[in-house]
Amino acid sequence: MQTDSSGGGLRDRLIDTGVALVDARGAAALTLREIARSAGVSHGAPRRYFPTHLELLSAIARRGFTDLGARAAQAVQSGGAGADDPRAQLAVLARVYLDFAARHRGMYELMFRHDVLESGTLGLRETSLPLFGMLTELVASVRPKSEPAVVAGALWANLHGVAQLWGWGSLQLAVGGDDVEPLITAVLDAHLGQVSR
Amino acid sequence: MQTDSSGGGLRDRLIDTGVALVDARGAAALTLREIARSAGVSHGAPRRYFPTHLELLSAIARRGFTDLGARAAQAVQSGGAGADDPRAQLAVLARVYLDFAARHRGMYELMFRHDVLESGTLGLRETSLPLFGMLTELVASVRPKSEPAVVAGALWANLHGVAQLWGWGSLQLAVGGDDVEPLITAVLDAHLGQVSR
DNA sequence: CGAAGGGAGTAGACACCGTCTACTCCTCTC
DNA sequence: GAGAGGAGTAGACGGTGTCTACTCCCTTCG
Repeated sequence: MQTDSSGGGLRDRLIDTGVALVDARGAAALTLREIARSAGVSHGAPRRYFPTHLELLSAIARRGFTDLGARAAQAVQSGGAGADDPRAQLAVLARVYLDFAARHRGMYELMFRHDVLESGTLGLRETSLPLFGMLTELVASVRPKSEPAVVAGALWANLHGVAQLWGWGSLQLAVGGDDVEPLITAVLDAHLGQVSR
Repeated sequence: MQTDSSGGGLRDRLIDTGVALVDARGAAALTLREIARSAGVSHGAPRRYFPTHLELLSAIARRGFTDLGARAAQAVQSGGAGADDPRAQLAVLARVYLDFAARHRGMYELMFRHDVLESGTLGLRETSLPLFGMLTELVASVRPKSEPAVVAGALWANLHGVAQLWGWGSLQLAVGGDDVEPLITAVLDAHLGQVSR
């Protein structure tokens, strides 16, 4: 029994369609009319549930945030890394984050469009707080003497920057290579200290 | 004597107009027709110099990159920081970067739109290489034992992430505060080592 | 000196977009 | 069984990027 995802409920169907569309054809395909078309309704139909195109995009992006949060939580809790090694858990978290951004480039792009972020009726930004909370807790374990929120913020910003610049090919040009691994290691070492330390 | 910026040369005038427009009214105002209107020509005129809207945007963004590079070079070379203290120079560089992103939000947004980056006839990405070169050299001085290109790449990604997430208000929510200073310090300390170290 | 030619910008058409509004059903209720 | 309201349709509107036909005007050459 599911929550009526494909039965009635055009609202959910529009979001589902949008998620599928952005993964298949990129963020540029998320036209209001294209989403409606792809969902098999007229272009005016979404308006009953989303007063504006941006609000529909915001709802789609929210799916991205909750999806990423769920993957991260699952990877950290039941992942291969020992539950007692927060440093390893942060490494897993970082890789889940970058992997998500790489596999869902269009969705990631959508999630961090500032006009989308500023649109949602209920702030879209808040949706990323659970993920950031996980990050902060783990940072607090690894570097108890630091200000965990600040370090976690810096680390998050670093992951975000790598995700974008690498995803768009700018960083490959700069560091000269196609392997993102050294970069990930450098980022983790920078904010959390080197493993051997 | 200047290079005929406002005399003939609609091409340069369009870029100038675009730069002014994006600073005054944001990236959303950079419509092809709006740029043409604002430059006092018909909407078909730009097509002679820029076959596509994206290529005009790319030319405008290139101005942003060269402008940022010039500011950075000037700040590093003749800035208040001693020329023999690469760590201090990197701090200046970071602040110039973040200040630019904050003061020219629309331009910065434009500069890192992936469709714009991928558009330019001559790769737009290469325009940021001088800036990255400065970064790499300074990093090589501060941390000679590291792989400078990788550390510089990680640092750049971090600055980019802070610029975006802070500029859009997401990081304030996460770290809980309106002061970006602690974050900058944390980023510099993370990648370059603490000053007191 | 005059005509040919091409660069430079204009103007209109086209398809598509987001929004708005009038309208049709279809179902539920009294 | 009739009325009402929710849900989706369909068309109009202004705006956008691209494309194309056209008008100037200046240069060049016969």
